[in-house]
Amino acid sequence: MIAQRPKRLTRDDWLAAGAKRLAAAGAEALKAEPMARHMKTTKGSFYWHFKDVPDFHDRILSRWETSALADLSAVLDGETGAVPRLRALAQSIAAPETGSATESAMRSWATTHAGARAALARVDEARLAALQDLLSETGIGNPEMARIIYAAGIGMERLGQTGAGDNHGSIGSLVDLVLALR
Amino acid sequence: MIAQRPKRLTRDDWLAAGAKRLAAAGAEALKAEPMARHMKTTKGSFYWHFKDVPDFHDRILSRWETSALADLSAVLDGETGAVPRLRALAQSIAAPETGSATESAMRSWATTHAGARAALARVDEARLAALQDLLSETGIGNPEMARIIYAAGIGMERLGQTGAGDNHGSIGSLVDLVLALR
DNA sequence: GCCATGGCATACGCGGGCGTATGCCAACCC
DNA sequence: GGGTTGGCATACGCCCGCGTATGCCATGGC
Repeated sequence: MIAQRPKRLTRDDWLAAGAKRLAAAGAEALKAEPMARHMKTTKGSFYWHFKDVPDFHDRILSRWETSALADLSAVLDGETGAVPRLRALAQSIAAPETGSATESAMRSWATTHAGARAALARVDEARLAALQDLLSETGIGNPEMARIIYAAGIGMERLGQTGAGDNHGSIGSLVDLVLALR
Repeated sequence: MIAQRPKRLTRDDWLAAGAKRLAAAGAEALKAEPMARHMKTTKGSFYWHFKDVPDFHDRILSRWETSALADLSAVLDGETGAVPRLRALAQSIAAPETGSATESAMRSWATTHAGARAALARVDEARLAALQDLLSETGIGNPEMARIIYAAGIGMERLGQTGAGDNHGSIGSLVDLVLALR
């Protein structure tokens, strides 16, 4: 139980709650009145902080993109050396500690929402580029390999939702397989 | 332009149209009144053929599951020998000729709809088992490898939506990588 | 302590999807 | 060729989400 008192909400409170709802219930939950009910307030507050529903959506997407790119940097900075970084990055894609549900909801949203599709494409691009750079450093120039690892990562993130399986181990094995090409 | 005349619709006409709409516009489009408008009829017809909207959804899911499992058999029957079958199966997962958009919409739907999640889990299970069997036949017993190939396949299906890349070639390279383990 | 704003509550009208009820018409049936 | 049934059309009442308008109250500035 935390702060039961914040009678006054900030715009970021709304965006943070929106991000949680997105992860928990999908993009369909990001509507003004349901959100207001969830926040135990009224939509008067919603329309004070946001122009309209699309505005809310855009800001949530922008927030997510920023944090996803920051997480990417954090993962890379958490290790030294190309191979350890490669492993850490692959793991974080296959099973992100914070945000597996969020990531999944974003991919779902992207199939119908143009803004989500664009934001996700930029994040995918950045991660793929990072993978490719690390592989190059270890002497693997073939760009197909980065694509294989990234695709396997996001695929496992989805398989992890239903069928129980060891993504952590599997993605590690794949990295081994690729590194054996040196 | 085909049959402009079918003034009388069958239940399967509705389901076929629903499958198309699902692929084109996502599960949100599978509502009674929008569907009726799309079919140039009224919801009187809809509620004649279906008890309610969930009933419509369930039948669409059931139809998709059946056809996905049939496609799986067809792909396997289209080749002889474990390795050719393995390649054909991997290709069909990464870039299904008919139904890349459908498959994507199903995965999106599965994040919020329990029935879709269950149907997709059964299909995933069947494909994964088929992959594993084929790998066993070629002498690769490690079940992680099937998981890696399948995850890469569904991941590439998603990457193909936005970033242009050669899924066909990449998944083939992955199969080569795994087969080199023999 | 007054008042000015910031932050919300309340109350509308609107559109759109749901499900039901009932009416209508075209085909078959004999 | 008159009835019966299958297949839709029309019309209702409902709920829910949108966006706006306006009212209210609690703080902080002076």
